[in-house]
Amino acid sequence: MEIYNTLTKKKEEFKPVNPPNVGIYVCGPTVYDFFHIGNARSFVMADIMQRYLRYKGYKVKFVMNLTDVDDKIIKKANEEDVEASVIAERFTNAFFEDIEKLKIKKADVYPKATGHIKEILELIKKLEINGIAYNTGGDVFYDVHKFKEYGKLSGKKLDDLEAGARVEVNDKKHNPLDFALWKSAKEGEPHWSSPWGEGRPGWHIECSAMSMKHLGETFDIHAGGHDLIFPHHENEIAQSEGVSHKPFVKYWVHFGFLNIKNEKMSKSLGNFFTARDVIKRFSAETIRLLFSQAHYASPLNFSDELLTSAQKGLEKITNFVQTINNKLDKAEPDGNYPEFIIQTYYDKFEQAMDDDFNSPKAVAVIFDLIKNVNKILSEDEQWGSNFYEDILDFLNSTAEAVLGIIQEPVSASESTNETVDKLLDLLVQIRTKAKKEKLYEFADQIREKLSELGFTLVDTKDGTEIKK
RNA sequence: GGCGACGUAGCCAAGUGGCUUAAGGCGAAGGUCUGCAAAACCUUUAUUCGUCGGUUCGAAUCCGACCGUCGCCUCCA
Repeated sequence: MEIYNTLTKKKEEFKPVNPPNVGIYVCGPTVYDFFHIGNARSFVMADIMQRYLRYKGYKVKFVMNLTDVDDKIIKKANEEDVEASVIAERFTNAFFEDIEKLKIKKADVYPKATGHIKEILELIKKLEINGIAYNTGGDVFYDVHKFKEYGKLSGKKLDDLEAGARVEVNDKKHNPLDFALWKSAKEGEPHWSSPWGEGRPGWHIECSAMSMKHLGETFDIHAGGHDLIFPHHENEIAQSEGVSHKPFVKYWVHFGFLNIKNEKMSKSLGNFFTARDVIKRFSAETIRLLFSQAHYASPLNFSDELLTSAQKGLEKITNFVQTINNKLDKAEPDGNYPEFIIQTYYDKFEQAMDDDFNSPKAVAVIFDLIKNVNKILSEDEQWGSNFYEDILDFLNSTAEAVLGIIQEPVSASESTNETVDKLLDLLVQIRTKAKKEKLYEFADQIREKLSELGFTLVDTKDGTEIKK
């Protein structure tokens, strides 16, 4: 398979450092607030990537960090007059609640910055020994001029950066582009002791420390939003390679923004919806289908109109799954098999996903299958159960296991009980009789009232079906 | 100012030199089925890929100019 690598600016054959193991590190949230639906896009697409790599048989170690010490957390803590850890814990919990609702698989490790102070200090010490970091009165900075390859990820040149520097002036820095590895403690901030005095880590160093600790000095995939390319990921490379003198990451993957009216959704612009609010109105599957229908690296406009359109698409999938399940219930094990080769759909699905996780194409394969199978079903012939099983197996291993877009049928025990089922059956029987006697108004009334209660009656050739 | 990305039907979106006289989803129009619905099926919905030039036997796909949109260069997924 091929993956587009930001570092080389082209698609490259994916060759893990140590197959079949694959190490993935994704920049996770700073836990100072609920994450918005734009953040959710990155998390969902990273989830689909790791699910697909597992589908391919790789042994994936998926690491997502939680930044739990940072200016914004401290600011909020001071506003509420609580410890920073209180804020961090609150939004860490919220983060886990929200990703679960989005059907995002748990990472193997969720390292926290505050849990890796020792590793962070080790790294800074080594950078200091290598002459790359300098200490000015308790603040330690990275000297970007000491790393020859600085700018290789973002394609920026130091001269250009300096020319357009909008970085705030800081007398302590040798160069405006130097960045903080360690910040000396200020009043009302969490702090740890270090060789340079009390302080806290800079933002970039935690990711170098935690990714190398959990995945080694060179690992396979490092992913994050497009806005992290510079300076965050650029700095991570400088820090990590400045110590290890080895390539830090083989494949850099960056997610396109979720836009609102063509503008990047962001907290600072204020044009955002929290993921939790969107999940209240649309299902995880709808959101995941919407994201899957665009390539992960392209910008995607977000609107209710698009969500509704995805919801309609999802209904098509859900109806189909229900139809196949109903057919399977009535099918004979040794029935006929239609002229249909399921393998071609697996092949096409894999071809699509192998091409830099082309999920829109993969989704198209799934819709193609639905259309073609529906066509076969409309021929009104009975097929053997292995046909329906093949279809369900395909959907489970692709649409669900990789993309996560198959809705769980509401289990009978949750929504109803046996008595309700019997009463429903009774009503359906009465309605069927009414229909036979052409009492259509009465029959429609039953259908309407039940629909209001959440039960949809559908008349088919084989009788009336109840959808809950 | 520097660097970069993008512009495909009413909307979203694949396709990056011949397999495509452009996938898939949503929407719209007509039809089949049905007592009616719903679902499903069939047909129609871009001779054309921002504009203008160029390269090529051949371009949405390569090159150039122009127009437009967005992003990064400060925290941001």
